[in-house]
Parts: sequence; structure tokens; C-alpha cells
Amino acid sequence: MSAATTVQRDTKREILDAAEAMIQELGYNGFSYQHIADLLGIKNAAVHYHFRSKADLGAEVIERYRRRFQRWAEQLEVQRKGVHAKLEAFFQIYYDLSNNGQRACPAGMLQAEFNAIPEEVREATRGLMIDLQEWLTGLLAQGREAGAFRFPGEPADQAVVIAATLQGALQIARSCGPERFDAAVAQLKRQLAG
Amino acid sequence: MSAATTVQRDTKREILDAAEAMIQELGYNGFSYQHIADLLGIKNAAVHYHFRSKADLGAEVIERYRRRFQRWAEQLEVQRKGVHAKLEAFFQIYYDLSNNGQRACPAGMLQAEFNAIPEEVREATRGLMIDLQEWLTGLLAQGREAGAFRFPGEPADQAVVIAATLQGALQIARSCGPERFDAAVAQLKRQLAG
DNA sequence: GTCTATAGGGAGATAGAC
DNA sequence: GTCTATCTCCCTATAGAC
Repeated sequence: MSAATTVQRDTKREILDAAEAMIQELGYNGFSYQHIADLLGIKNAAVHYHFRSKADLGAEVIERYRRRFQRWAEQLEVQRKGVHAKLEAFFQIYYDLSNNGQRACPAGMLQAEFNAIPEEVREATRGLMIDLQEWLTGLLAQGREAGAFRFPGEPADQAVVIAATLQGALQIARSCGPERFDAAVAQLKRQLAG
Repeated sequence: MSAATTVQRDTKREILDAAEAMIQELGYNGFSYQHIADLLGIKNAAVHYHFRSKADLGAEVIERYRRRFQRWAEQLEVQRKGVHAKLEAFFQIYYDLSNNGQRACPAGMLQAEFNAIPEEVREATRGLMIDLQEWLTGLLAQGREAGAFRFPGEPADQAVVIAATLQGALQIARSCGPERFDAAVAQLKRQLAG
């Protein structure tokens, strides 16, 4: 009975995985159904069977990413991680992207292309970006209260700076080398250490 | 004789202006020769007369942007601006983008699309990004020495954080509203004030 | 669920008239 | 310098057989 759910959705999941990777590497306007079909060894009509339109696929990629982030955050609570460990885990998400074929944050990619993507994808992107910022804001507020982080101004403002730095540095790393991303993260840590 | 140079290149300049605006708003893969032709009221063949290929056009847009930035930096020196005024002027460049139809930094857009654009455009983008960072690094080193800025670590690392924040925040502002960009810049200033 | 076949449109680019 | 006309290719998407 567990096999039923697993076997049934294989192609659909593979398409989502491929689309997610391509959005991170090439952007929404940088890949096509044909690219996905070629990668999976199927025909582009089969991709349309699972996702009626490219806009649907793009939106579902982001919605899945949001759910995954929520589960990730819940896991950190279950594991009773401290604020430092939580921030480190958050940085690690972006570090992994950088080390995995110079991918970028999907939210960052879609915000760059924001005026050239379908409305449904925009809405999903906005939701993801808000989730990320709210989580970061909570962590920063909690961490400063506990004396773990030091920064001026409001936690929400510092959260924008951190989110923007991570997204921007992943993109800068593409033209200037991955060490620029590492340098940015190291500098963020120094700043928060006060 | 001054008219000779002015009249001669009108269309070419208009194409560069349109392409620059479209790269900032839509990205390299978000506009076409047809879009430019429609905007200028000409035919797409006329655009090809001035720029043989889209890759040429993209690269020239960035090269012109680089030259403009260099002249901008030289002007600041001529005017003997202080480090605070220089940083403020730098922020103003991005502020203007944000207020002009939620445009983004051209370097940021092309770095997001980096794996989906022609090699010539990539090289120009890399050059622009290096120029921006070198200028910022010099300013930060000079400013800290003069006691105007406070930050930990190396000036080059702080420069990546600032450049990434500005690029990233312009993109975040598209989905979350322009006030997020303002908040990021305000936070950067607080950090540098120490 | 996946295929073949194809519609319908837009892309980048070129030839040659004016 | 700009036009008309056209080539070739790739895109998203659908119909209908298997």
C-alpha cells in the first residue's frame, strides 16, 4: 500500500525535480517542456499530461518548495536547535545551492524575471519570499533577545538584508566565482557577532 | 559639425536605451528585437542593421553601462565628494532604479540568467560586476580609515555584502513591495554607522 | 500514461528593393 | 537606414491513437 503512492507519481515528481533544477540554473524563461522531456527520456506531450501549462508547473514547483521549507523549519523546532544552529542551517541551504552547479535561490530567480512570468508563478513566489523573511525575522528577534546576535534597527529590516545578501551573492558568484558567496556569508556572520 | 555626430546615431542610441530598460525590467531572455522595433516604431530588420545579433546588443548595453559608471565615479572625484556623500550617491543609483518602474540592476538581472545568455554578454557582465565591487571596496577602505564607516573583516568582503544586498533587495521589492528595498538600504546605513 | 502528429505563434536572422 | 519578405528553428499546447 505504500508502493501504490510511490509508484503512481514517479514521473510527476521527476518533472517537478527537473523543473526546479532548471529554474534554479536557467530561470523560468530559460527552460522548456522539451528540455524536461529530453532529460527524462519522454515526449513533451507526456509533460503536458502531468502539468497542463508551464505556468501550472512553475507555480507547483514553488508551492512544493514552500512546503519543504515549512517542514524543514518544523524539524529544527523538533530537534530543539539553538539560534546559532538554526541560522547556520539556513545558510547551509544556500551553501548547498552554490555547490550544486552554481544554482541560485528559486525565489531570487523568479523575482529577477518577475515582470516576464505568469501571474500564478508570481503569486507563489511572493508567498515563498514572505515565508522566508518571516522565519528569518523571528529567528533574529529571538536571537537578539537571547544575546546571541547583535544588530541595529528592527529584526525585519535585518532579515531583508540577510535574505537579499544570500540571493544576491549566489548570483554574483556566477560571474565572479563561488568564493564571493563564501565571503558574503562570512561577513554576515561577523556582522551579527557584533 | 556638432549636429553631424548627434543626428547620425539617433536610432542606434534609442535601441541601446530601449534594450537597457528591457534588460532591467524583463531580463535578457524577456525581450525581443520585435519588442524594441515596436517601441521605436521601426521594423525588426532595422534593429539588425544597427546590431547584427542580440548578443552584440546585450554586450554593448553592458559596456556602455560600464563606461557610464566610470564617468560617474570620475565626476565624484572632480567634485571632491566625501565618503558619506559618495556612498549616498551610490545608493541613489539603485534608489532611482527602484522608483523607475521597479527596474533592477542590469548586472543582477544578467547574473540571474547567467547560464542562459550568450558568452559575450556574460563577459561584459563579469567586467561590470568587478568594476562595481572594486569601486565599493576602495570607498569602504578609505571610509573606515577616515573613521566614517565601521564594519568587521575586510573591505572587499563588506563590498560583496553591500552589492549583493542592493541587487537582491531590488529583486525582493518586486514581489514584496518597494518599502523592502528602502528598509534594506536603511539597515545597511545603520550597520556602517556601527 | 505515453505516444505521434501537428497546429499556431514568436524567436533570431538574412536577402534584396528602395 | 529602413523597408518587405522570408527562412529556419523552437516554443507552448492540443487531438487522438495505443
